[in-house]
Amino acid sequence: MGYPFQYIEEKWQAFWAEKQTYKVEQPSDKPKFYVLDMFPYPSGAGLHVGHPLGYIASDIVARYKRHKGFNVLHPQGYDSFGLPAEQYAIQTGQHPAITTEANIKRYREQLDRMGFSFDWSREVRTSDPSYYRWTQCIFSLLFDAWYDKKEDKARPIDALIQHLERFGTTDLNAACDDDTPSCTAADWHGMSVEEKQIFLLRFRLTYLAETEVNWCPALGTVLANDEVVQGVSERGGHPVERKKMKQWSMRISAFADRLLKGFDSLDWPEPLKEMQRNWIGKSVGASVRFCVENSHREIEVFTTRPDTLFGVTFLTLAPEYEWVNEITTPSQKAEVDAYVKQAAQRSERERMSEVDRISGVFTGAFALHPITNEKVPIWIGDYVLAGYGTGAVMAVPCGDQRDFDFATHFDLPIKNIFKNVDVSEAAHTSKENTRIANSDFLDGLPVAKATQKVIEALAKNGMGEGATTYRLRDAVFSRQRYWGEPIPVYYVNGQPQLIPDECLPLELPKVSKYLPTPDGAPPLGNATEWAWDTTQNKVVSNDKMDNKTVFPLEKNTMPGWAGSSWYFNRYMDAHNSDAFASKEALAYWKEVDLYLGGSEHATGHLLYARFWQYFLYDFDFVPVENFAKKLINQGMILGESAFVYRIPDTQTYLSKGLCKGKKVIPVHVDVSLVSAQNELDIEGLKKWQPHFAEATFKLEDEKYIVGREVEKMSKSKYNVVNPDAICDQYGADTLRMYEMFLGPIEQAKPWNTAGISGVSNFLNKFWRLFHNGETFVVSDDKPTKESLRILHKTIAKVTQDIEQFSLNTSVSAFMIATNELTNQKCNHREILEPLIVLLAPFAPHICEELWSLLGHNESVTTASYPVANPDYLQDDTKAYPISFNGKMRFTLELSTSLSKDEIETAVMQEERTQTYLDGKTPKKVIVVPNKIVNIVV
RNA sequence: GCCUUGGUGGCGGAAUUGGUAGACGCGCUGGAUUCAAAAUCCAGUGCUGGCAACAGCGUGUGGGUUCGAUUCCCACCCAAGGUACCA
Repeated sequence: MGYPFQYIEEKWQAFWAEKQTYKVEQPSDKPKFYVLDMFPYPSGAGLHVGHPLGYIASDIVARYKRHKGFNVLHPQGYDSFGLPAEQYAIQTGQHPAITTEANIKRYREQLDRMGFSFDWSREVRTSDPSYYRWTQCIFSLLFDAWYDKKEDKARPIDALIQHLERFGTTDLNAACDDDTPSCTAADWHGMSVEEKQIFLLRFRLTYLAETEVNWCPALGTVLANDEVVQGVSERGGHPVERKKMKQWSMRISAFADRLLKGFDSLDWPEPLKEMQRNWIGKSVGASVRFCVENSHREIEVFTTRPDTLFGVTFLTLAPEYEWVNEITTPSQKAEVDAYVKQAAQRSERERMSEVDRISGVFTGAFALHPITNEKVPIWIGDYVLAGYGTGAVMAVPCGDQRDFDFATHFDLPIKNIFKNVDVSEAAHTSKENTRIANSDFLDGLPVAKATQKVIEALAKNGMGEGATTYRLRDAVFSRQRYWGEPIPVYYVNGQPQLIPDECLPLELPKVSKYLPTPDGAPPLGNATEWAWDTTQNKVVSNDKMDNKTVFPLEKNTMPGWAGSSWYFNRYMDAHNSDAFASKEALAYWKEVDLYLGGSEHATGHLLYARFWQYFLYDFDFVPVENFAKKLINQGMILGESAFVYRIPDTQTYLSKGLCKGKKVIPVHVDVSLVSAQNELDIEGLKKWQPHFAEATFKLEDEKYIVGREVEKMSKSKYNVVNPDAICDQYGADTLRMYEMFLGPIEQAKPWNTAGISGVSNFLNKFWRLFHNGETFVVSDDKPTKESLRILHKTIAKVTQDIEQFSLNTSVSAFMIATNELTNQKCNHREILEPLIVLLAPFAPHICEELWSLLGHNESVTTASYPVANPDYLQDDTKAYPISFNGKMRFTLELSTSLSKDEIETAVMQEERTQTYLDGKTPKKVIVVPNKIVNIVV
């Protein structure tokens, strides 16, 4: 008989809810600890066993920290704006808010069954107007801000205006789009209001600009760079094309360097930092200008290897390069036009799949080398990207493999500028142990030194300077969708104006359809009430629109990452209606101490959230620069899909063992129809999907054996395991511990329900420690020394494991302890009481029950964590130094029950000792079994 | 191609960072209990040979350092994730 987990779990979940056991208040005289999970998008499919993995781990830490005397903030909420609810709305006409509400309800039920210690009084939902009001407010703050590179921080736009009024752009170093505009103070004063607005828009941290965006026709929206994976949309895998559109953007590029440097103080996983570094893509080098012969034009290139400047034998421009036409000679014109046209037609995808193909065309024009003044031909090639650097490169075939390949293909000269290096077969790209040759004043210099000298020389003749470029682009912030935060902006004469703060939230309007309008406007274009009345400061009907006081509102909405870029601050003071969180709450909780979530958010959410936090910090809205001190990426739990094998064009399915050498089509079947021994329930299958009813199954040993494959858990692969089913069968405590037991938290691992019986057995055994048959019995007698040793060993191990986040091994430690105590027939209160507290973070329900059976009236949550007594931890062995012939020194680890003399005698008398001590042989020795363990030099 | 992480029994995974490899769990084998089954308990279980004591081999492969290597160094192979004509 197992312990009555069902009764116990229901009882204590109700108790916690009623007593608000996990509600947290601030301030408090306890030290604070903030442990947070990345909040989920509540999808219609509900939770599968993979979702709670991180929640269980963070819950264990939260409960552990409470026992340790911390005031623990452990909240949960929902990232509830998102595509699926909108697509469901398009199909059914049901408002996404209704779908979302229903999904949240289901999520909550599932989460509650697992006994999490969330403080639900602080729940947030990004789609709730009382929440997105502040998302809109932060948008407005970003709009009214610019980035001062001199002070390296974001500042109010008023400060910029003041500067412009007094000095114009003189002495201004601000983040801006490509070419920083310049004006004098007089110019500024001469501008009309509208001109000033247009001018300022180029500095704002959120700005409206004609940008080349990733347009996904299938989804009918633009996507941020991180939402495009290998040329197709991350969601749905639809093709994505480049398109120019007027869009809101966030000037994240202004923060590139700080995002890069900020890692130093962050305890985040190295691979994740690396991903963000790659994404930001900082390259240090120089920008160099080449004059075009017989033209006033200059071609500016960016290079990371200015030291190879004397190896330049041609320039290459991207096909989209701005004034290709202008410099092309008449004789080359036809060829260039054809090439440019053809390159434009090649999709992003084609270009990527044909990376090996070399193509290009000569423009007929020549540029002049900025130092030698030699003529170098100007080519066009599609290996040069318009979007990176300047869209032009100086080609150094001897030092860059792509330049080398291009030169070889078109028979262009290759000049070797490396000392003692052969470049006849391939380019020499290494910087180490490389000396420059054939390069005038650089001859004989190593790379670093040559780089420095060239930059100096270029600066002197005005043809270049040191430069840094980033791969990180500004983040497009407009989405042509309904189910997102409205952008709090209206337009006067085409110029964006902010909705006043006190009028927020700007709530989503009702629409008749969730699709774009026939003329291509976003779904909000369907709203009949979507105009802003500046006299009443409220949303009014579109037909009131005139050109004086009522203006059109922005129809785009914000992207998914807007609401998730600051939510961790909202939990600190979730119901504040005067600010996104009070100064006091922010000052108390500061930042997340432990953040758990998947690594798939590395270049999206986590980068944007860091950016917004830096911004809020610059404006003194938050007290810390980094929002999460420590971050852990939990690995995905994978499903084990099951397959049956169909012979093509038949309804015959072969058992796995019969498939060898035959052509078969694997078909997913529901994993719940398959036994642990991979045997298929054929009758069940026929009921599951009718088309299997007439199928024939070829068996082996009278069984149909399915094939197995580990894949991501997904409804369409029929490999989803529902945590509710596990809770029904084994209980939540077992599920919690089993998920931890499965392996290291960071690692991806397949789910296998079969193994859960081990954990289930353990909890039953643990229960039986307190029970004699059906009755609860504990002894108040003094426990044996051995029992105490077991207890304290376990306390030390489990504590250390939680601190190091090695939760799988701590589950093992509990199992070992329980087995040992069972063998000892130990049922002593002095042992079992601390053990309950130790186990409570992992299996809270059973521990609450046992704790109350022991006579405690308070929740076990209030108990303080046991501390290991070192007296019980001492090892049986001790180290003694021993010398031999005055030359060699050994350390003997041996039983403390032997005296030093006894040991020395034992060593000397041991027959093998001479061999060990003659200097050449192993020092590890067992003189007396289990006593003398080791000899080390 | 580059970057990152990893490779240990039939399986999931341990190993105090250089000291008896395989903890703990699953599975498997045998036994107890049972009319029988489930559940539970006990014993065994890296591989090869042997009735056995025991011997040999074993942490992706090949070298190296060391008295001693899963652990450190070099080269390679494989897998997963990220990323890409990024100049």
